[in-house]
Amino acid sequence: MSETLDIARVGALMGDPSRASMLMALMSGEALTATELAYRAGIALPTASGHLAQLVDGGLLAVAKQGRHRYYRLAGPAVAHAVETMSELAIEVFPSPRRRVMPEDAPLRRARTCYDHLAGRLGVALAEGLVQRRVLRRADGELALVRRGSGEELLNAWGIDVAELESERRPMVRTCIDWTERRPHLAGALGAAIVDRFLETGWIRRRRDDRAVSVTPLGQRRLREELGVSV
Amino acid sequence: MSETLDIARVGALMGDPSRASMLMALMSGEALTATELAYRAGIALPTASGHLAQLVDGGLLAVAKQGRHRYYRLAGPAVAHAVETMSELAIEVFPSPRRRVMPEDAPLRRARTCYDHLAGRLGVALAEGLVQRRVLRRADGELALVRRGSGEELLNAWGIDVAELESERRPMVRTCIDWTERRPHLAGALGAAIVDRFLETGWIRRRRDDRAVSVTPLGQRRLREELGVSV
DNA sequence: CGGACACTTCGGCTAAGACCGAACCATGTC
DNA sequence: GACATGGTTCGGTCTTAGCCGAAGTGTCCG
Repeated sequence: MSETLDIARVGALMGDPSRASMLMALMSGEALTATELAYRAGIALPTASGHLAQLVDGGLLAVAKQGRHRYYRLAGPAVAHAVETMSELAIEVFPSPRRRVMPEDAPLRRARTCYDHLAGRLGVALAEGLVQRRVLRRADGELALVRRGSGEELLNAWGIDVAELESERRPMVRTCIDWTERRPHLAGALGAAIVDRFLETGWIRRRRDDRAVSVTPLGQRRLREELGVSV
Repeated sequence: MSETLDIARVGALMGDPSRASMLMALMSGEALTATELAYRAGIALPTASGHLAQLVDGGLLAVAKQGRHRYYRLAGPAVAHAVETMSELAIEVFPSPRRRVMPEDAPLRRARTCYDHLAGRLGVALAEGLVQRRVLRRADGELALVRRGSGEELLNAWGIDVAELESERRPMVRTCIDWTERRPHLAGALGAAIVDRFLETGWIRRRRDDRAVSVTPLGQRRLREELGVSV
């Protein structure tokens, strides 16, 4: 029954405002330096360093040394999922009238990154477009890859090497439920590869200091052509 | 961006061992008294009272006065869902070798209540049996009720008045992902009604001090007959 | 090698909050 | 009304942990 203690430990890690800020900042899926995270959380560097050590020790963050920088990122999809869920609960439990449909949340609801893949209306529409195009299919309540046929061609045409994604250890396709749309969208290795590729080809752009992404005019056009999707 | 602060607040509520114990105790879906919760958490009554006030104030618990007792319960499914998710994360993040497939978790994996409905292998098998029998169908990755035909007859035969469930404000059918089975099972008003009915008719029994339930020999037989399900 | 930069560790301050015993309120019982 | 029972409020203690400045470690650059 010490599972209860572990829940408390994870809860406590998320339960500090400074640490929560850091986790939220990392929800974009980017890896950030200690200095940047300290700035975002509004605390001094030594304080941030302590918090980061706790988060790494508690398994919520992973760190990669790179020269004299240390890049922190979420330790895995389970962490991102838990943060999303807590966020959802927080919204339900502390209904803040001013947050409701505030114009500034609009971009976030429209398109954002959810850890390492696309969410919001764009994420949902993308998943549905891919089902329409027979790249994905729904199976047993989950999304799954259609193994052969034109689907792989489409992805290859986008510059995504499906065969190479196979070699990753993580599952190719995972289903993630969206908290704004309450509908499934695409996660997993493929979801992550698509974000990377969309960024590279300039279909979408990250907004600064935020999880929101914007769809460029080019992206608008190509998504309409390829998937019949307009966001 | 004060959403971050709200996450921290919810996290902090779950982040205390005593409060986490209380939340876990309430995950069975039962309503418990302050005294009982104090005992489960291993703290004195005044301390527990303070924690409970915080949890109610924070919207995680609801309380009902009944004579000189006060019955506390989880405020809603969103709370239960968040606790489940945190539990899942805790297991991933603090891998405890002794907890792994310990014989004593076996009953929990087999059948348990998840807030107000059935989970574990029984929960998943039940959902699948109901799909098989055309009581439910899968739609867009979610479970949904089949409106007419023999499905409603089956439920009525079990003593569940589907029409009456309509009048509840909550959704009839909701889909909940199981953290041990990683497959969807049935929640919502119907899921709750089924637990109630199974308990009344003695198909399942609650285990003391635990979320686990056991399937009685009667339940075994009837479930096999009605749904072709054996657990 | 010396200095700039990124970050961590140390030391000390301070505030928050978990905890309990005792007193207090409310409800039901004799 | 007296008394037991379930709960909350109050007052006080004590630990935990967040916070920062200063000093220390490691890395890159000239």
